[in-house]
Amino acid sequence: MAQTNFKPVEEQLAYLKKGAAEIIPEAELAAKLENSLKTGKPLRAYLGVDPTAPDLHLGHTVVLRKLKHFQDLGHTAVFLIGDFSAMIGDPTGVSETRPPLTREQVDANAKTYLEQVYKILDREKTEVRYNSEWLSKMSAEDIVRLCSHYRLARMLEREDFSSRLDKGQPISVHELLYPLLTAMDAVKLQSDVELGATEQKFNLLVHREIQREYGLAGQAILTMPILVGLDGHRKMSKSLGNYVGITEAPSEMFGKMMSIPDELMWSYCELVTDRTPQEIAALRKEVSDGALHPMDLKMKLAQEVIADFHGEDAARKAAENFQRVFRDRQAPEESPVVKLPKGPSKKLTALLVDLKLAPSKAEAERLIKQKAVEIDGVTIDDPRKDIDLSKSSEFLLRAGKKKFVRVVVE
RNA sequence: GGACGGGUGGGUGAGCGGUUAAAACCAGCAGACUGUAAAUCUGCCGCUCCUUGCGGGCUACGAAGGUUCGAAUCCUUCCCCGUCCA
Repeated sequence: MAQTNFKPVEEQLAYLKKGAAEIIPEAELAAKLENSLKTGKPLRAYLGVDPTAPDLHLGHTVVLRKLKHFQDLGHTAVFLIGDFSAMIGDPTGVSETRPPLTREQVDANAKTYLEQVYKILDREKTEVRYNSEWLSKMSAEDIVRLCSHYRLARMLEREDFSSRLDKGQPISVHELLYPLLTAMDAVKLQSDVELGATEQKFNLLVHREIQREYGLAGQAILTMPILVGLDGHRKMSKSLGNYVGITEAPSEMFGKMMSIPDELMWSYCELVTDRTPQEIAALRKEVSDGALHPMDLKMKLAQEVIADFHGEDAARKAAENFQRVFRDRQAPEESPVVKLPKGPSKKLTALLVDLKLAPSKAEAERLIKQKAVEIDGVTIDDPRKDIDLSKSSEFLLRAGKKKFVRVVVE
C-alpha cells in the first residue's frame, strides 16, 4: 500500500495541525515531512494505548482521529497496544497508585479495543503492535541500562509526581518506570512522530529523549487536547459518566450528543469530526449571524458522529427518532414491546418496576406523583392505580421523557 | 517498630448522645419553559407496606461487640487508608 504521491508539506502540516494542542518541535515535524516527500518514504506515526478498560468513548477517538489523518496523508499509522505497560499502570493524572491489571483483563480489553479502533482507522493500512513483544523479553540488565539514561530530578519535575510528593502522597517505584519502559516502544518502532493526549506530554517527551540515547533521530510529538465531556467542564471519562461510548446504540448517542452545552459544539466539531478549520469557521459565522440555528448544527454534528460508528442510515434514523420524541413529543417509531401473560390486575408501581421503567417501587411512585407516567398518552397521577391484566389488550406505557414500552397482554 | 490523623448516602463533605433517613454542594430523576436530553426555574432523590398519612415497618454512617431509655455520635477489639519518626 505504498503511496508515493504525498501532498505538499504546507498542506500536510495544516491538516495535521488542525485541532492539535501542541507540536514539539513543529519545525522538526515539517523537516520530517519534507524529507519523506523527497524520499517518497512515509513517516511512521504511532499511538500507544493501554487497554485498561474494555470500551472506548469519543474522548479516545480524538487522538485516534489524528492518527487517521496521518494515514489519510499516506503515512504509516502504527497502533501500539500497551498490553505490557497496562500491567504497570500509567501514573499520568492519577493521584494515587492504580492497581495493576491482570494479563487476562488486558488481553480481553485489547481484543475489543481493536474492533472499535477500526471504526476510525483503515484496517488494511494499520500496523498493529503489542509492546509485550519486546518489553516482556527485557532482562534486568536491559532495564538497568535503560534506567541509566534518565535522571531522577528530571523524572520528579513532572507534575503528577511533584504534586504527589508535595502532598506527601506515596509514589511507587514502578511508576517511575512507566515512561522509561514505554520509551522502548518508540525505540523499537523507530517512530518519526508519536501522538497522544496533552496529559501524555511528559511521557512522550521522555520517549523522544530516550530514542536519542539509543542513537535514533528523536520523534516529533503531537498532542491533542482532552475532550470535554457532556457536562461541559470535566474531561470525558467513563467513571464521571459524562461520556459517549462508541459502541452505544445510535439513539442513545444522539441524545447524549444533543445534551452537550451549545458552546461545546465547536470543540467537538474540531476534535471528533474531519471538518477543516475553514469549514468550522464558516459554521461559526453562520450561527452567530443567525443563519444557522445552534440546535440544527448540534443535530448535524450528532448525526455525523453516529455515522462514523453506525453508518449513515442508522444516523439518519436516530435523528428522526430524536425529533419525533423530543421535539414533537411523540412516542418513538418503535418502542420496545413487552408481552405479559394474562393475570390478576397489578399495581401500576409494580408494573413499572417489572418493566424496568423504575428501579424501585418508591421511585415508581415518585414518577407517578410527578406526572411522568402516561398510558396511551393519558397522564396517570394516582400512585394506587391498578392495571387490569385480565384480558388481552395493548397499550403504550411511558415513564419520563425517554422511556417507552409497548405492553401487550395476551 | 513508634507517634499521629482518618474511614458517613453515587461523589465531595457536615454532624460528634436524642424531632437525623442524616446539613450543604455536585451528580441523578421529574415537571415547567425552550431551540434539544442546552440554559433557566421548581420539585424529588434508602427500601418497603398500606387505610397515600407531616402514616407504619425495615435497613443505613468501615466490622463486631458494649455502655445508655436512646448512638453516626461514648467505650473495647478488629479491619482498612494516609502522614510523620526510625
